Amino acid sequence: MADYLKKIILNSIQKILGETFSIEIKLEKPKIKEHGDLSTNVALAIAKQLKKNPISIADQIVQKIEIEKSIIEKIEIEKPGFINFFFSKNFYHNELKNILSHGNDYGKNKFQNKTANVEFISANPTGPLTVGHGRNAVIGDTVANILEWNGYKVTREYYFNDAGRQMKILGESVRLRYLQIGGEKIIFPDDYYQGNYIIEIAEKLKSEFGENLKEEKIFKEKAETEIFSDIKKTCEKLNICFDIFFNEHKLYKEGKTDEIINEFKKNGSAFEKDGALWLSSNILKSEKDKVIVKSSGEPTYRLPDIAYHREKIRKNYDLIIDILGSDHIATYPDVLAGLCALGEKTNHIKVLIHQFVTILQNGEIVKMSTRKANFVTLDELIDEVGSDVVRYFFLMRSIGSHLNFDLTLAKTQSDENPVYYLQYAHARIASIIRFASEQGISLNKDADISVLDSESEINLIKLLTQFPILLQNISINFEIHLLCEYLHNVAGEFHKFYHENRVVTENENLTSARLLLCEATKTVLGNGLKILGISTPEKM
RNA sequence: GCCCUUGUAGUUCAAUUGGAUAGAACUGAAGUUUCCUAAACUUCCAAUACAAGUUCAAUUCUUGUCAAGGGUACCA
Repeated sequence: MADYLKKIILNSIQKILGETFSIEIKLEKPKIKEHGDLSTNVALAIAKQLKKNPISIADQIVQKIEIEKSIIEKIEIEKPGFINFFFSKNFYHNELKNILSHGNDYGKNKFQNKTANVEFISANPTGPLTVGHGRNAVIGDTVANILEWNGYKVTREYYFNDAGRQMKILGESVRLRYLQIGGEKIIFPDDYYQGNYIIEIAEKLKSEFGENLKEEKIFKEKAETEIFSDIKKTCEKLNICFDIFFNEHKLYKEGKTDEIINEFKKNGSAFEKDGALWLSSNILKSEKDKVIVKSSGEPTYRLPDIAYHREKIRKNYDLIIDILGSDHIATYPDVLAGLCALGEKTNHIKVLIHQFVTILQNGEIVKMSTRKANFVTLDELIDEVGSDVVRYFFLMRSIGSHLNFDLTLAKTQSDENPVYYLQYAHARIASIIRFASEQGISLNKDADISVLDSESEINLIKLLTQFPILLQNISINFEIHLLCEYLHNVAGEFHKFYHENRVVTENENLTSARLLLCEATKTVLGNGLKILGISTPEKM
């Protein structure tokens, strides 16, 4: 529709200013409905170039426009020089039919045939997932869903490292607790993992192997498998499932990191100093050189990160997405620069940074640290308020906003959570359709919908038809909160329609038409909720 | 110190990335159910941190001040 209009507008402009005149025409959906369905500011832009009165330019453009009356009802010129287009009801009635014919696939873009990799959470298995990880998890999974709806084949990936210093301390923490249980007097260091889950793992070891375990390796391994299994369970509760768990260790084993070191040395990107290997500031966009291999021989995170991303690039995904917390904001440019220095293309790597979640409990900020075990686990939260609420809460805000999560509020006021507003609309529609069928009225897709004429009916249809474009936009800008906002508006518009119009009445034509509008609304709400990973209740 | 985010109703967040009258939710005040789900609807109160600048137009861009979070490691 927008493309069609653009062509016609440009045509008209060229009639006035000559065939060669060219300008980008932006069409926007105005905020208020008095300004029409689509609007353009070209007249303002041209007026600036030509230093003429924008209104008179707009006037000329409109006069030369040739348009089909069945699609555009009227065109208006407004104040500074906007040109506003009003679509016909007929156009929207056809759009409604379109929704109904696509059903559960409405909004899908099937023709892309591309692949994408979305990496998210990627927390090392040193403890249960925290509420902070929850935001990352839900964003990642939803981005993946959006891409799937836009025709991508998506791989969900979790990257972890079980060989670092943290993991060593984790193993030691378990071992000390194990010895403690066995009755030994142990001083448990402050900077070891304090959580109760460590003691539970130690107890499991004791009941499985008795009290005489010596082998250090087994403490760490047990901790890893236990914690990972918990992490997976937590993800399952949120309906999140990974295709690949990628262990950093694989990169060393297969020589991927050595390979990169050699290439860096060869092309002058890296140099040795003080017994360490440094990545030169020449290739980084920073002032300082950065260490990639410590003088101890161990690599810093930069090296395996570069190697890992190179592996992903080599799998030829059309799109590679990293979901990271804001603490990584300074590190990913180094990784990208490193990849460039290796001659890799990074245009298709998209890094989405989300701000942290601040947890408030009883009005106080809770500082979280896995080490100190003063975190609130994601698991607890899900058990408390449910998966739907957790997902919606993390998704409804733009990822760039620092969001405050008031636990006390979330727990006590869960009934007033906005997610129920959406689900209620869905359930309400289901109930209406149920009621109709009890009266012997079933959905008739061939019913005449031109009787849908009132403001609330047309407004609802208008909103529904925006769904596919919205999904397409989100697959490019990844502003997933816009989907939440949109669905909220759909629910609101539906409730308004419901209060102003009775669906099941004596009037058969009207009943059939309104039932179809209900069905279309249910379709859009249902599809949207599915993308958000939220359930679509038939009853509440 | 330097760098990156972010400052919007009492509170938590939006605003099609330069558009027209800044939208919601919660809270507070007042209403709506003999009728398909009142977890709903309808009113009302209320905000762009501060100060300059750029222009037809600034919450959005630039500069400064103030405040919050993160980074600034041979930690991840």
